[in-house]
Amino acid sequence: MGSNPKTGSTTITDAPAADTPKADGRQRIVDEAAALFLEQGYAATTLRQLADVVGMKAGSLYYHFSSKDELLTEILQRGIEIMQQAFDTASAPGPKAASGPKQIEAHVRAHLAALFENGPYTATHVTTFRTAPPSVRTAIVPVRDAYEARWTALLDNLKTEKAIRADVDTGLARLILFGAMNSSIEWFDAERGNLDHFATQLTQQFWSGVSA
Amino acid sequence: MGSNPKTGSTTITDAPAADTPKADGRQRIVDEAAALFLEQGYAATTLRQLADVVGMKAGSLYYHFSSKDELLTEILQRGIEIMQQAFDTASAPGPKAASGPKQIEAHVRAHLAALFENGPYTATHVTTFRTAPPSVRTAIVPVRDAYEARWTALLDNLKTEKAIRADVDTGLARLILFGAMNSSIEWFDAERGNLDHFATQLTQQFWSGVSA
DNA sequence: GTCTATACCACGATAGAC
DNA sequence: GTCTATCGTGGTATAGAC
Repeated sequence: MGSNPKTGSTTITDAPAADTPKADGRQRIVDEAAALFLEQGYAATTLRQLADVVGMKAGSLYYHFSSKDELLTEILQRGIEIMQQAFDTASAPGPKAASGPKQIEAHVRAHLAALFENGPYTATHVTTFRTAPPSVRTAIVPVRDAYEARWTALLDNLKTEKAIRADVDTGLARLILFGAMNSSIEWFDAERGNLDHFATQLTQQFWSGVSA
Repeated sequence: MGSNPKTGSTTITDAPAADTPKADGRQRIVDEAAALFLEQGYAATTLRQLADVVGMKAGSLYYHFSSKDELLTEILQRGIEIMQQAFDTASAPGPKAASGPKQIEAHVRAHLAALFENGPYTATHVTTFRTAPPSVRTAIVPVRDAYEARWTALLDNLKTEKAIRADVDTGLARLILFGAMNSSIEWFDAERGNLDHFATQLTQQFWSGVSA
């Protein structure tokens, strides 16, 4: 695993990094499908288009997958798994216990890494889940809940330790933080932007606000 | 216009409220289309389905619109107009000048009202813009920029007045705030939730963070 | 494991009657 | 202003050769 010296967070390398040479076979198909779904949306992406990008004919895709929905389900699932692994890695205790904001920052960094540094799966999950076909959505819900529970526990702990104010609704705070992080898909340029800096700024603002 | 005693923000009533009896004719079509696009996405919504909901045959829609894209363009445009009007109404000076956080709160309340209290246009804009057909997107970009500029000016002013810290990147702060507000589409229930309370909490967290 | 060929259907859009 | 009827296209998915 590629470890990041600045934040101590890690990159999950059994997921393709953004600059990894393209995989082949089945994995290649899923990679390209996720990228297309992210860019155009699920419904707007056709299997002929996917086959084109991968370099095969549309019918051949069905050797690997039994339906377009199955392909989406696999991508959404993988998207959450990547987030979860990133979260758990960021939770691994270092030599000394980190302070409240440092804990948050590590997990924010991990979440952003899942969005931008481990292939399009997580970003595709975030952007396509809401309008995914109902059957696909229900299959994914439990895994989502498990991830959200990790964050809720983290924030609740900090509140119990009185690092977070008593009047803060941690459930709402989590939703606000998720919204701030996930919406960066719409504007953050992974090629040009500095993810560590972004994670620091975002955490700082979540923790202390903007007021003088 | 329906004025809100608590925040002083107003509801734009030439847009249909959520509980307004359904309009008829052309307006009805646009209303239902926006609702369907919001729920299912643009590409996944078919004109036959829209015609069904409206109570006519698919071909008849073309008396009112020349293409599906035109319908979307009109909805996205209207979505921004509603946001802009809400913003400007919230900017109208009261008897006494409001403090920094109160100014923010008034505009947050206005933005949320546009998302949840003035029909599905604004919410549809937020959810479908990113994956809209390129020709539709480029037609809308200038109007979006104008709205974003209003927020940038608001935050920059507060920074100049030293109500916002000097080290805050107002451009980033705006993106974070937008992300937090807009993502509430995914979870806020307009029927059950209290929008004033939500606006207060969100502003409080944006302004002061969560730290003890 | 990928190909060709194609079935079957629903899509957006048009034409002309009423 | 809405209907019926239909056109042309392109969608997902399947069958069988290679």
